[in-house]
Amino acid sequence: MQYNHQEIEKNWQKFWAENQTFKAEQTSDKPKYYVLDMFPYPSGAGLHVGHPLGYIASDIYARYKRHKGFNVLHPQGYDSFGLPAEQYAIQTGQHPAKTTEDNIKTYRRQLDQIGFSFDWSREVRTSSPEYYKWTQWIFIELFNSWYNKDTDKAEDISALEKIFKKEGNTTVNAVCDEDIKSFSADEWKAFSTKEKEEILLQYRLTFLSDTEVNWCPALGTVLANDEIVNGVSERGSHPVIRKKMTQWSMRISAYAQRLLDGLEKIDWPQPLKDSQTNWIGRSQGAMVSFEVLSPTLSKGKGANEQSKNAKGYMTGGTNSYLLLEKAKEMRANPTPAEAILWKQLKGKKTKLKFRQQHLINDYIVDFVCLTRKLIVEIDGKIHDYQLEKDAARTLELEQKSGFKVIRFKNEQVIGNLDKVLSDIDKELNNQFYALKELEKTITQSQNTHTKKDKHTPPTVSLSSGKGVRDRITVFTTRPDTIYGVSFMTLAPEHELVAKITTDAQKAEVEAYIKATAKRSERDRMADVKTISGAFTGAYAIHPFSGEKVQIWIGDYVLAGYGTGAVMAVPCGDERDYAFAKHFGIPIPNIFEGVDISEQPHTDKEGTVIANSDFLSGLKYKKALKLAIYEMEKRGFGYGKINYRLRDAVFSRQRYWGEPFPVYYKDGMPQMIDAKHLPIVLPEVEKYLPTEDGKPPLGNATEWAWDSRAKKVVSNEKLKNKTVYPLELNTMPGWAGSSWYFNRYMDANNSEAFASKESLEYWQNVDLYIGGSEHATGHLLYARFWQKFLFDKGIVPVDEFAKKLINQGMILGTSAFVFKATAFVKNGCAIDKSNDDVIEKIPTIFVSKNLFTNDDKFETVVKNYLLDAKLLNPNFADLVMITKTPLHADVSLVNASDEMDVEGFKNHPLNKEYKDAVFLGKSGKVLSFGEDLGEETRWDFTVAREVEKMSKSKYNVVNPDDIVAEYGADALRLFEMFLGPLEQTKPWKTSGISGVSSFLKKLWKLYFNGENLEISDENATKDELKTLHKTIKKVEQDIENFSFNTSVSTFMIAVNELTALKCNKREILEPLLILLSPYAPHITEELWKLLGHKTSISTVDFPVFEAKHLIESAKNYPISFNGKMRFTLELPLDLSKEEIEKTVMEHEKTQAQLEGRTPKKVIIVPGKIVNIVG
RNA sequence: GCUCAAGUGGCGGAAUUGGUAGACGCGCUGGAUUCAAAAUCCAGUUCUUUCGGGAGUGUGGGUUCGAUUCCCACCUUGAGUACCA
Repeated sequence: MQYNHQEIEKNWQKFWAENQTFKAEQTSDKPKYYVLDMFPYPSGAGLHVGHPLGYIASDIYARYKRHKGFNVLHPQGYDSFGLPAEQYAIQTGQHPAKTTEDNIKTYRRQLDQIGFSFDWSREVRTSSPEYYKWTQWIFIELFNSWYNKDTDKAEDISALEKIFKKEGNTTVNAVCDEDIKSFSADEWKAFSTKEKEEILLQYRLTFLSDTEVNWCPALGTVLANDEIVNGVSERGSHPVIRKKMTQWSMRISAYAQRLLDGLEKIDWPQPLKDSQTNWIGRSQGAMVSFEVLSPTLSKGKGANEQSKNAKGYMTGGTNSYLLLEKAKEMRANPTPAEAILWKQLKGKKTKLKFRQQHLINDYIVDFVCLTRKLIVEIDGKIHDYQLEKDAARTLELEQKSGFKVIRFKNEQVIGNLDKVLSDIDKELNNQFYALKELEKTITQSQNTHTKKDKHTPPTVSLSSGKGVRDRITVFTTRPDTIYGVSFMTLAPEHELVAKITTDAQKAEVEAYIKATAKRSERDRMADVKTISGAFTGAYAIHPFSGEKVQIWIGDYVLAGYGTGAVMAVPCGDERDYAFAKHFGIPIPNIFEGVDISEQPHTDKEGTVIANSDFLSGLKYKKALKLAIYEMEKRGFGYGKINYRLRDAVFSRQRYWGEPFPVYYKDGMPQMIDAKHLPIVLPEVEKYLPTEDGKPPLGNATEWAWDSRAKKVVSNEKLKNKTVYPLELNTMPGWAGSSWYFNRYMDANNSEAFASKESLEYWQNVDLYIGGSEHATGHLLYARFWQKFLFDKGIVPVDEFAKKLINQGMILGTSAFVFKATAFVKNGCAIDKSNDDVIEKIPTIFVSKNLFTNDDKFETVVKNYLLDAKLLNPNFADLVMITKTPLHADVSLVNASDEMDVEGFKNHPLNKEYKDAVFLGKSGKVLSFGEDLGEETRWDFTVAREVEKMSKSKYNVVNPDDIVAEYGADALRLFEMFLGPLEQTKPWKTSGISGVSSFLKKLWKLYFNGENLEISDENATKDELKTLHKTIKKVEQDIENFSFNTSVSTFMIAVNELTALKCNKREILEPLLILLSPYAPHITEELWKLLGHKTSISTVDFPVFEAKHLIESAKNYPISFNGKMRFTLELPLDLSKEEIEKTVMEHEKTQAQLEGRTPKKVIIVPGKIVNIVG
């Protein structure tokens, strides 16, 4: 009987599907094992041979574990939300759901024919409402949670509200927004509902914020950092710009440390762990605050003029320009009460300068004393509307800008002016102490920061008046080098720049800021070498030495990292060193015995600090600790851990994603109750953003929330008081993939995202296989959500995958043909009449074997042209021929790199070359569309090069073709045989004949001609030896994921058994079980032919018995000075002395020694003999 | 620049508690079978050689009786990341 893979494979795939052979049991006495593949995005292109590599590996492991008696969960699904289906919808109008459905069908067909043992009853699709219902549910859970740093876990938001009610927010140690103001329990109770909601939003694990995002205009959406490669979008390479938008964010930064710590307990590849560690970017150091020496401000010029172009200086906000006119007008038309009070204040009754109708942020306040940060407001008739507005205004002025606001009524001013003035005076005094207190608390909080890492204290930035100093806070990882500080550098965007710049330097600084603003972030990043900057003219005071330190600005300091300012230590940092050299700033040396005249000393280990007062003579580590200790003691710095990990933006301006379960009431986001989920994606006319720039969901007509009927209704009903607009953004691609592994455990549960029992039984993924490209995306976000779900008691473990393997990429072998291009050499004076010198020259392709370099190529082409009289010999030297490599479709090329020229010309992609001339392999000219015979059409060779497999390179190999020709078992074996799983390796279809003939040889072992012939006789010693050698190796290999070597082991076994003419059931039955994880179809078939009625898939794995491998003799390698010269068969029970005697007496030994006496003879019994001398 | 991984025949790759380098397969060469081809089978295939042998795992050192394997320096390639203070 012939091995017919097509029939066998089809039959068994049908059998498995019908019998649900691979359905995982929900409860079982067997131990559980969960093998997971990263689920695919079903793209329109379908699978190429690179995609199934990981699936085959995991399938082998899953099947192996079934043989080993495990209850195996091996599911598969689709990450089916995403951009391509939406882009296709924009182009064609076809609903993404339809595109997705079609693509999934293709994927399923392709996967099925490879014979995977997936449990399809648990399939998930992230785009199906039954699934994203639970994605929405998790979002709500995140919204209803905050991160408590004291317990170091996420807790319910109601717990936070309870604390607020009881003691305000001063005792709360939470991960939250940076600019949170403190309030007492009473104040909390007094806040309006909206105010409370606003405050809570600053603590929630998912929150709305105006964030600077990566906006991609071409795609019309925001991209995450990991979706951007080299400043352009990963998908489509469109430019990306920074833009401010109100977006949902995820407070992943709360988990930075735990995400880092968790890496230690999971068995993931080191490079992947490294890249996550890198991404989280923990750096340990200190925050240090430098006082700025008071700038001498220009006299006479009003602050107003400066405020137009210098944000840091003005007391007004961004709209100040427009408001200034309004303020002027109000000054001209004061109310009677205002006029009376101003007269007094102007006359310096209070001894301090007041300003009238002055801009603070976006508010015009009645009177303000900038020195003491006191605002005096006079209110007219109070009605409720005004009251609430005033309260909000007060809150903002007090919390955001640190002013104290006091209010008087018109009547008070007019009726009892003296009382009002004395009240103001009292308040001014209070403010004086309050400001002192503020400074103190800041230094105190700096002290406590080492223990409790609360949010960063704000830079003390009091008014620009005299007497109170500005401070520049910096983050440094090297506080030990603080005595090496010779200047400071601020980012050009730093808020203090405008404020501290002296008049003399103003022009230079402004010019510099202008110049850097022009350069895009990308330019700035690309151009690292150019050193640029400007001196502000201001100085800071070194907190330890008290020396004056120049303050510079420079674009090598990034506004977005740390505090946007650095203390520059030129002797110990490359960039600071280059900057100092360039601008002639002193470079003090604070390292013992190190020469810094040519370059800075950046090493830490073994460095001894010098010229640093109390730090001198200490080693780096000790100095670092002592420096932090001292700065905490003296109150201008504290130890701090900084993370690079930013909160993750969670909104996308897209259609094809999960809708948020969110509506807006009064501008505040409200969660829809979980029992009304899913909120299903609405239908839209167009998938593009709306004309007024809203996301695609803005096109939906049925997209409003009826809070009474609890359902999505038509937008027309928005007029009703109880109907509210729904969120227009959708969730990013990583939302659905951040928890799907939990859903598989109980995929069809409609009551919960998975039942407690299932989660408890399956726990987590035992083996996860997928690509390394998800290192800082999916794999980080998924760990984050898992930890959150763990905190909330929803899942039982806080890491979702115990072991992870990155399968390597399979590269394609591209084929190149070389096209000749002719042109007249530059600068050659050719007579006008000869312009047509090259006109007659056709498109020419040259067979690769005809040339070795460019010169040879040119010669070959010219020779042809001259022969064919297509080139005038007189001009031959004036014409230059260059070669252009072009991709040829790999399906046109055979294993010997010969290309079907006829096929090339008829290829739909090469229409323009129909009339091209081909200079053939044998020197023949295949020209002008003449019909080439079967032989000559292959008379052309191509160059091959290994590249990423991609459609545009015409090097894609479709698994469908391989399966049709060689079978799924051959494909599986071959993909494993290519090389180590984790390695990138090139695909060469020709190699598959090896595994294909292996399968045929295997088949033949069971047959004698047409008939199955199996003997029940006892196996011989040699046969048992081969079998057990194979069992041992294959088992080891699978456990080590070394699948490539087990394929060779199978080949060796079959070769040996063929040589032994073995047809014993005792050998051939276990052999099938060993092979069945790799080649499930052929083994099922032979298993059945051997008389078994049930599937081979759960039969016990053969047990290795060492006794079959015991040998009595060893073929010893005899080496001289370590080089093996000959071998000698000796019994294994020989003693060292006996071995030495036998070896020394051997004639070949004597020949090697040539009469010398060996100095030493090393004998390792059972291993080797080495003779030295 | 930094971090990580990897360098072995014509090609994919094998061999590590340090012990016969090149398993297995592709390709190639020769042979058998065939009218012929495919398929199949057999033999050979690291380089070099005066056919005794000699050299050889990116380069140069080191440790060792013995190094593809361990250590140091360098070179090359690939991946990730970046004015991260």
